[in-house]
Amino acid sequence: MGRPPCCDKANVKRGPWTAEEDAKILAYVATHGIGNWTLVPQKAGLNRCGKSCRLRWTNYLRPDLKHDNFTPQEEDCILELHKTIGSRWSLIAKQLPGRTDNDVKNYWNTKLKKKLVTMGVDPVTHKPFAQVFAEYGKISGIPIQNARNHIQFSNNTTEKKGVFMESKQFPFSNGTPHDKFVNNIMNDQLQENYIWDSEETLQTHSFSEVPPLISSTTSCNPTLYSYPSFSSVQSQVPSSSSMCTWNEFILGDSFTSSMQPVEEATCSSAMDSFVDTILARDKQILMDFPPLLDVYLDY
DNA sequence: AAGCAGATCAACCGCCCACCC
DNA sequence: GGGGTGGGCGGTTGATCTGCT
Repeated sequence: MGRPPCCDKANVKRGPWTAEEDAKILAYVATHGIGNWTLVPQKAGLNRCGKSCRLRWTNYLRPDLKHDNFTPQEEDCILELHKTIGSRWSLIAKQLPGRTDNDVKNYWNTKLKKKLVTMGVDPVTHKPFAQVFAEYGKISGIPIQNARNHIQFSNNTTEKKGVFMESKQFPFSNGTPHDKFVNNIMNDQLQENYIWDSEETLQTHSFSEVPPLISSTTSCNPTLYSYPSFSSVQSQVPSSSSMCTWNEFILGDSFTSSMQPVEEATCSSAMDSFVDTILARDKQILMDFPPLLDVYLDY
């Protein structure tokens, strides 16, 4: 049995708050202070869910809130804290006086995440995309060198070292301009960071180093560092002239292609290999440690 | 000027956890 | 100890705004 609803949702008002409703909450809090929010609608004369009242107060009406734009220092603080603790918005917001978790979350989702992508940095791991791909290849057992078998060299032999693959779509696109933009960056990162060295071995390029962190004097509590300014990094984003598809890159691997026919494979083959590797490792552990065979493992 | 697409952000949803009885 | 409840939290939605064609 699930938890009963906190209010009768069919009979409470929803949607944007009016100035009158705001005034009622402010008047109630001024008189009674913050207490049991489930009783607030009734006592304040509001036809709203108590939870909704609490949210309106904490995210908008609180007198200590800032409503102006985020400063560069606050931006640095969010970036560094997100890098350290992830999407713990309430913890991050606590380091930013006058900001709520909702503010920080919205700012991250609408601005900072896109900035990082534009800089070629994965907003989840805060590592360059190329490094993420390289590490993913290691985890899934995909030797990057094998991709070479399916790479077509340009007729121009002078391009042997450098740009070498033929185009164009990173597989996660649904066709929107934004996705195309991201895909271009993805493809450019692949192109920029996997080049043939003199032994014709595909290697990760030096881009796998995170842009050097610089000291920051933000108002953030922890000792923090900041990313280089967005404008300074933006110029490093390579131009769009990708030469190899990500599908080809994945499908070209002998490990994955041995598991299913190449023509039937999709990008999920890489995921399969990742899962299969884990399952195979588990089986090996169970073989090595027979007592564990008594343990029921539910996948 | 109108229509459209993308960006923004307030508000909601549902899960989780601590607290209380 | 356990069930009920309130509040906190992160993820998502949708209305509105903005800029472009």
